[in-house]
Amino acid sequence: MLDVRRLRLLRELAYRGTIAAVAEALTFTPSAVSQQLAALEREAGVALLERTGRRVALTPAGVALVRHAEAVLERLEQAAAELAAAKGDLSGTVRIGAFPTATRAILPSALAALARTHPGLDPMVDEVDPAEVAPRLRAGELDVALVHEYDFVPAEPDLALDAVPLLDEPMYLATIRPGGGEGDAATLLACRDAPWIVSTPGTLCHVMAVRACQAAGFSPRVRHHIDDFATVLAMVAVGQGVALVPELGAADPPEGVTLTALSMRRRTRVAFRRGAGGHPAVVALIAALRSAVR
Amino acid sequence: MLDVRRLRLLRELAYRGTIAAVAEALTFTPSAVSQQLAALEREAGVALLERTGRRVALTPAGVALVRHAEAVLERLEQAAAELAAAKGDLSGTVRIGAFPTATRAILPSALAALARTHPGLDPMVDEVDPAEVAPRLRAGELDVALVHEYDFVPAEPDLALDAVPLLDEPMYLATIRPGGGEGDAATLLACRDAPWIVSTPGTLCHVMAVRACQAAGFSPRVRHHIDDFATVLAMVAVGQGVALVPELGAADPPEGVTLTALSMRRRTRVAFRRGAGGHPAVVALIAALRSAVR
DNA sequence: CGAAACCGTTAAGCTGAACTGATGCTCGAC
DNA sequence: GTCGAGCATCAGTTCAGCTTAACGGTTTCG
Repeated sequence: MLDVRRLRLLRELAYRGTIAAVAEALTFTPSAVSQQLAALEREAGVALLERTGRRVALTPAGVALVRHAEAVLERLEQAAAELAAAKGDLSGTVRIGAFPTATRAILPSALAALARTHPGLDPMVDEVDPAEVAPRLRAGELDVALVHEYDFVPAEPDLALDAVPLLDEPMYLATIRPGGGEGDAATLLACRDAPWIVSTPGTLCHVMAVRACQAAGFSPRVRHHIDDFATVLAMVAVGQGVALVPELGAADPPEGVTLTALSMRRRTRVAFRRGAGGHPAVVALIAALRSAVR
Repeated sequence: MLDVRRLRLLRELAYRGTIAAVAEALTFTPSAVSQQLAALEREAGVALLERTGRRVALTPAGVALVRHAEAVLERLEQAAAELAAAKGDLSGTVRIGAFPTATRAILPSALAALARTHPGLDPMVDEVDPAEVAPRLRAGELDVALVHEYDFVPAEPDLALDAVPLLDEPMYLATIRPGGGEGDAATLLACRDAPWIVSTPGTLCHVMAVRACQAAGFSPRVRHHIDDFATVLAMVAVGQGVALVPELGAADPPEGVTLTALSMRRRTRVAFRRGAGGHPAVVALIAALRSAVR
């Protein structure tokens, strides 16, 4: 019988591409991963990996096997969820991954609600880079994660993960002067010569800001890299530049800041391992999150 | 993550009812099975087994988990089948279980055909009691098995197994005198006072004969217990009694034996682990069997 | 073009999970 | 009551699988 632990390694390899990365993700040494994958190949009787240069790639048989692994792991996740539901009292730890804005804007009241409805549940929050969310969910280091996607920056679908929508909010352009023009492009274009305040390079928010400006026909002249939207708005208020902020980050804008609603939106979703959607802790947390965003 | 090896033990427990039987089926000691199931329960966090007297029974949570185990094992079987198909050359051992009549009547030409179409395949035949077929298929000791069911003795469906029809043949009443009457009941009733030759108690064929007579309104007076249909017909020919034989066992009846066709039938099917239907060796063997029964 | 960094594999040694065998307990049958 | 069947527990042992260390090949960079 095929070993599911080994299939899990193969699946992770499909996502990451190198044995070293798989090892790091699942906290093994590359040696262990290599040995286990070799054992899987022996057991399978077919080549699953192709050694190309100093890297490895999956053969067609390997890709096909990953699909089966995906299905098996999903079903095991379902089984675990059902067991947790049968348990009744719903205690234990839920590990939550979230991007900074969500941690600040959504999680406090969501966790308060969760503590009221399920006092036995023990939530652990981890502020985690959006790019790291998917691997850490798959690896089981996180149970639930808040992720967002912008127009211009669609999230790529992950076969191992599932998600439900949580929030769909408009983006605002923050300036100190009323913005001009009709439509997003015109509104943004009015700021083409202003200094911009955007998020740290490498983040989704950074990509979003740059792409939005490019779609309007210009490249933003970046002055500051700031991730916290409250700080961003404070900077805008003192004339340090203009910025794009989501509604969630635009509560209580400082005096003097003008917020111009755009048609582009940011969607926040709750992601979890496929099959875990029925887990009572996941259900409870999603309900708490929904109540927190009204 | 739930351990699939342990889930397999739980599934087997669902079929067999006692830990000792599971241990015997999978060639462990009862101690090992007990320890592993205890570990599974610990891992699940819910009671899966209920100690009732000196036996164990599955709790509802246990039953639910077995369903998931069933699905996972099926998918793993599919994966193995696909790997075997990807392998191409189709070599290795196929373990075939068969009841005696089939071994004699079907398998020789089927194996000859298989040797022609797939010389690399190495079939191993095991004459096995029909009651043992399902457990041994599940345990992986057999890959394919020939099973039959009669009217009056329907096979109970097994969630872990799948089967395709192979043969649907009429039953015959073997006598030395032309049988009288219209319909099965009348035909059988004409022999109510004759001595009967039936199969060994405990076999399906035995149950079939007794039930058929009971359905006709009488209990057969059994004189001989003989399993081989050729021998049975020889005994009928010398006046030792009457018997019910399937068409497959009634080829070349001895001089003096009258065969009266009945409307009751025997269906032979090819069984295999659910998910293994796509395994090239299974596909090849089924094709060979079909060619052997014309 | 050489060096360094990176990646994957292999060999050797060690740890812990899991199996066996022995023992004890409980329940049910005779 | 006694015996046997069945499950749990404990101690001992074995082996799969991990880590560490060392090696060979490939890519990149100075």
